[in-house]
Amino acid sequence: MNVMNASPRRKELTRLAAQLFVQEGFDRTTVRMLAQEMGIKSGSLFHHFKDKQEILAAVIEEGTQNALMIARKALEQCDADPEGRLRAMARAHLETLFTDRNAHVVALFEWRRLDPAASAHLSHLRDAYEALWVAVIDDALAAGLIHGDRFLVSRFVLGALNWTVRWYDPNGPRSPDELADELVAMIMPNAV
Amino acid sequence: MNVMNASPRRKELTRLAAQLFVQEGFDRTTVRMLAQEMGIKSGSLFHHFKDKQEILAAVIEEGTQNALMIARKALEQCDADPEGRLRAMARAHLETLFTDRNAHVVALFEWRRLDPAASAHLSHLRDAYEALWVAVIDDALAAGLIHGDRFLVSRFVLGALNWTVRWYDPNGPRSPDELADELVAMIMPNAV
DNA sequence: AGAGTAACCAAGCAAGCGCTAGTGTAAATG
DNA sequence: CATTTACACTAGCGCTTGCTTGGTTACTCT
Repeated sequence: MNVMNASPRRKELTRLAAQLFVQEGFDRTTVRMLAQEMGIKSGSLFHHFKDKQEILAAVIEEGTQNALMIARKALEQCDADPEGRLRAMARAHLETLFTDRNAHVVALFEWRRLDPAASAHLSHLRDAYEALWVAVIDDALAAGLIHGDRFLVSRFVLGALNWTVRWYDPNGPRSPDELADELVAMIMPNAV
Repeated sequence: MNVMNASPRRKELTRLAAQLFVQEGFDRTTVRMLAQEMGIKSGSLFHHFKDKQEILAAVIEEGTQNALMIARKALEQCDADPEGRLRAMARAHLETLFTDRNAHVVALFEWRRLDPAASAHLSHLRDAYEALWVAVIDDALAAGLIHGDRFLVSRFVLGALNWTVRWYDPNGPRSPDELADELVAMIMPNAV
């Protein structure tokens, strides 16, 4: 049982766990199901993770770290104007949401199953990510591109984006980038 | 065990169940917890509901029926112009979302725990509700108030509204109606 | 060669799970 | 008055759960 282990093996097991958590939900996923999916016996699972909770925390941490990295990279590479930055954030959000879909679905819908300790730790990551959004929204507000309360707007936008995991098929005719652009256009119709 | 019973007693038990399902999640809520909350023993529970699944279905059905009723009433009573109807639907959505909060949180986040039979039955209710939305969105698009794909817009809007259960406090300074108006203003900034 | 370690397994425990069976009782119904 | 109905109880069955224990295998490093 490694305390803070990021071995390739553990990463792979975490990925498989995320998939099962999405399929069945965290509570209905038994350690025996997890073990079978990983090709080991249930007892062996506890060599890699101290308990079932730690698997959940690993899944969510992985997803949130990736989201942060992708958003930061997108902000570095995009145009400096507020509209470009807003579009870049929306695109980055959908990009990570659907490339690490399993991890993010777990993060969004199983967050409450975390014990308080893990929840506190991961909240900081989540807050760092949301702070990026609020900053971008602030710029767009200051530039007069959009109107409204900063927190309200960012939460409406994040809500609309997060909810896409419920209905959007990334293999459909519309690409994630197009989807992001449609949302930006919806709240910013003056700039076509 | 009554087949299709809507007795006051059963309604009250359903309300209590909804509260526990929100607190603990469906899977972590045991029949013993439910019974204790209802002031009876776990065995007695199965006089009112055939099994645990049926309790979940009852909770979700109750919430969705209310949503439909409130939305229909709001559409009857509001102004006939597309903007008024859009605003009325958004207000009605938040009204039912926070007066029947428990039932709706369960409907939104525990839907997948339904067995296929119950899911099929309740899907029709859900579809009827969404159809109201698409119709109102269509009118707003035809009137040139908003722009974009009809399904995309309605799903973005529903996503933003549904997500409010994650962060909005209806006892805070902003009323649900104000919140709805802010969202409408965000996607329809030409009409202040 | 020998020591150390990471990864696994078989077996099973204690607790908790959904649900059933059979019974008691007070109120409604014929 | 006799019978049914609604609602509650006690007791517990059969099964699954997360997790532990004690031991084995295979690989790496000195």
